[in-house]
Amino acid sequence: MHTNNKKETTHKKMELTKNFEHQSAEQKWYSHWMHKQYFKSIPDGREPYTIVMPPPNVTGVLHMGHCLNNTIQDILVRRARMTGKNACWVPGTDHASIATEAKVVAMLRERGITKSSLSRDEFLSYAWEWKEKYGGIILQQLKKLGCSLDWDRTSFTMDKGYYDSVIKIFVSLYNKGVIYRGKRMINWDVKALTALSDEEVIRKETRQKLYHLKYAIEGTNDFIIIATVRPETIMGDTAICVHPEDERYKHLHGKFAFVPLINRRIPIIADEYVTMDFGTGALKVTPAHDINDYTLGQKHHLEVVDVFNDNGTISEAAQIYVGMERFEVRKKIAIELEEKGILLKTEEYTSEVGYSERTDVVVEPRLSLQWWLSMKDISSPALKAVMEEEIKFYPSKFKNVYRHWMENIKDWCISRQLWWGHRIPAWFDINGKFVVAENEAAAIAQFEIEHGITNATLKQDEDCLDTWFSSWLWPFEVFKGYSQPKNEEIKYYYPTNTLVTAPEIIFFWVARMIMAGFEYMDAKPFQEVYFTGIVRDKQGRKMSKSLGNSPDLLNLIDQYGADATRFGIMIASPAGNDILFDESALEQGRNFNNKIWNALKLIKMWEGRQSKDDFNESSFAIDWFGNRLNEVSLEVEIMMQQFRLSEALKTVYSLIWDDFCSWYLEWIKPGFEQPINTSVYNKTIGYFSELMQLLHPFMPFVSEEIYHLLQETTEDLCVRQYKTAITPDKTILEKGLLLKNTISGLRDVRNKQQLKPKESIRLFIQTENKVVFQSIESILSKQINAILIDFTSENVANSFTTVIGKDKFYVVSEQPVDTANQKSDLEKELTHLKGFLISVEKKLNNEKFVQNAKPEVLALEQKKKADAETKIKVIEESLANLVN
RNA sequence: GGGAGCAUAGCUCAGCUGGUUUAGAGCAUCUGCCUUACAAGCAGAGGGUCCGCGGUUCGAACCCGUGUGCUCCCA
Repeated sequence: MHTNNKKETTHKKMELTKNFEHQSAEQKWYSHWMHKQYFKSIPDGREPYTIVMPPPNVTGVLHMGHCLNNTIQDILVRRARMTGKNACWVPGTDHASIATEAKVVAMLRERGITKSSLSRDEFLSYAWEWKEKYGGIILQQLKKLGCSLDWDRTSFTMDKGYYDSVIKIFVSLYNKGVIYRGKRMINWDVKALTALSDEEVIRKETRQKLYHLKYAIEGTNDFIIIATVRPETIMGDTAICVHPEDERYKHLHGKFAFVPLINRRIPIIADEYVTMDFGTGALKVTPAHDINDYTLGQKHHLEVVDVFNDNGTISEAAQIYVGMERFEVRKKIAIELEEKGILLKTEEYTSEVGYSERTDVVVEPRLSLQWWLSMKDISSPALKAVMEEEIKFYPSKFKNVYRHWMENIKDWCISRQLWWGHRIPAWFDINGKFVVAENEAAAIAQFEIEHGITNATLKQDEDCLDTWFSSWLWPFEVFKGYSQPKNEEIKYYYPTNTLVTAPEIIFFWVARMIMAGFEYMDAKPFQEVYFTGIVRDKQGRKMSKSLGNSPDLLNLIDQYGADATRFGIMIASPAGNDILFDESALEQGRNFNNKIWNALKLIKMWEGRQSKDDFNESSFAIDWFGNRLNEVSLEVEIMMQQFRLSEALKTVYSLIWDDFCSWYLEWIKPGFEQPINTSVYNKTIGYFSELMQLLHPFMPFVSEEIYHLLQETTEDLCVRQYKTAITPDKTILEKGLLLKNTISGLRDVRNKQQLKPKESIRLFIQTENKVVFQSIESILSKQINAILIDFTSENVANSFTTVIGKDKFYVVSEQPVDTANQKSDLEKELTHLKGFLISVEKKLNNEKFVQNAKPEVLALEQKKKADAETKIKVIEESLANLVN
């Protein structure tokens, strides 16, 4: 290895490392960008481009879903920043009431403290302490990924101002009459001791047993047999129901039966709700513990017997097994029933059971007094906006999902029996009279107005609000749009541009933000919603903590680099489709970094080796690549508008690797230790810079690093503005394609002739486009190692003949010509072309085709025919010559 | 039970208004190369019943129907 040291010293230049070293580059550039305040946005004369980040749980750590989500947002934001927009990306976290409270409770338990031993204030001070200490780690992790967020705007759903806005909105909705208290069937989490919304219940296929039980019929020795998966609830039975048309049970309508073990007398009723062919066709009705039974109970005026306590143990009302845990009772009662001959049989049965999203315990349907938000009125503008595409969904298939939910919307249970969150602003006196007001003083005053009692002693509701009741304000309250109406920022940034989120929270969050936007800002919260896919592992399983199939992201970033991680996750994620995460994609990203790095090394070698010599031989390469760059820039622009990010990245990847590295650089590359023309060199630096600019939104670190190594500059790629791409020259692009095809075809000939790279050839071209080939001749000879290229009008003896497109090439070398091989190749090609010609002719001979097809289609088919005929003729001639 | 979506090369996916070649890309595979930026590389190649069946059409991977398999959402 001998390098020219003299040049190194005269040309202030660093020794470039073997491979791209991501660690140092990432650190260096992120702090540089921060220092320059490139991510900071202040309203100005430019058009804004705003994204509010879906706030992760304050206790969260970065996982694959966040990584995908935030990479997409960063790509959009960085591109906007480079196209003249004032880009503003707002970070923040969600207080995530139930998840955080569960973590705090667990932390306290480890320290030997139970929640019940603490006052509300004591508990909350522990929770805040925890939040300050561990909260927001995820935001630091996003910096590692390169996210260009405006950190000065970091918000939290329980910030003072935000908290007050949530309370004010509760009060205003209450005063409008859409918030009410009601006893309803809710989903009860027996571990967290709180109500859950329907969306917080996860249904899972669960293997259970179906128990067949005998209920004695009053005044007879007869029995009716019911099938149930929940024998522990029989003490809550208040009826037996059969289908009115069911012949087996018609004689029992209006009779009574007895609940086993406790012998409560219950009616036998008939209702079409019952499925005749499920179980025995007879259903036990337990209105307190099943939503359908509850409805049935109301219809038939049945008694409600609640046999559970809050924590899932059996209540006094059950009479037996009092205080025991529900699943324990299921086992025990089954044994007792069997011993007493009441249990006839059990069968295996699989059905869906609801589990709490947060604590993973089986959810208990339960009657409970909760706060509700009536959804009918508030949801209709939100439905309309999406249906009429005032807000656009990408991919649009989610419109259907959205419509279905919105059209069947139910009232929202907004209270949670938790302390960590926004405390419900309702005040009660000892008699249960209450008022809703922003604070205690206002409540006392209000109490006098509503109930005529002065200076009442009031106690605030213990519960807090569902987390989503605060996050639905996110797009405007991060700009204080509600607390400081019509302020400069909200006027400038709202409505925001794009929401990037997972389809699983379309109801939790997206729909409700749209409602809140119209309700409180009188305008949609965003122009468009891009739904990402769900990240799955290689086997297609959803990534989850319990499966342990979620890789450690920080590790991956460490190992492959942030750019490679971003590449790996983006390259396989078409809009709205799930993405199968495979580490080999990150490897591909790392290799790509390295490829770019090596291109830089090659060009840097030329830096000190320039000349003013004539550069005619490179002029075609320069023309061609400039046009390719324009062509791809336009393509990428369109793809970005349609959110085809994965495709856009692929296109840029291929432009850099194939067109720039494999073709362009090889075409302009001077011979060993030969100088390069200065203007070719400068053009190349310019192209490389533009390539880095195209790549920057996807892979910000490597592109910025290379950009600065290419040339001395004070400008940063991060804020460099894209220039407008011009329409490329088609003729030049076609010529480039011809050149590429010719080179590949002739390299194939060399391979087949087993020619070593160093063995040169002589090439004779038989063509009607001599002028075209002359203009690319010098590149061609370099690429196929030809010492001579000439044109001919007839067969060349002792040559290997090949046909590429419509032209014929004779390759003369030292190697003996393998005629058989050559012949079979040509014959194969001929068969293919003849088959193709037949299919084209079939169309053209079809009168109906000629009559009905559009003129341009017809012309195309005629051209296809003519081309195929020419090619066939050329191949047939070659074959004829071979025989000789 | 109701609704939505998907099925194209070994894998992951493009194929946008039915006609641009008897279907394209990346990864993987095979062959040959340690060629002077890069072996994490270069050059080249092979690989398809477009899930089955039926229909509409001059023409279907694409539209319609139906069957099968898978995924998701809701009850």
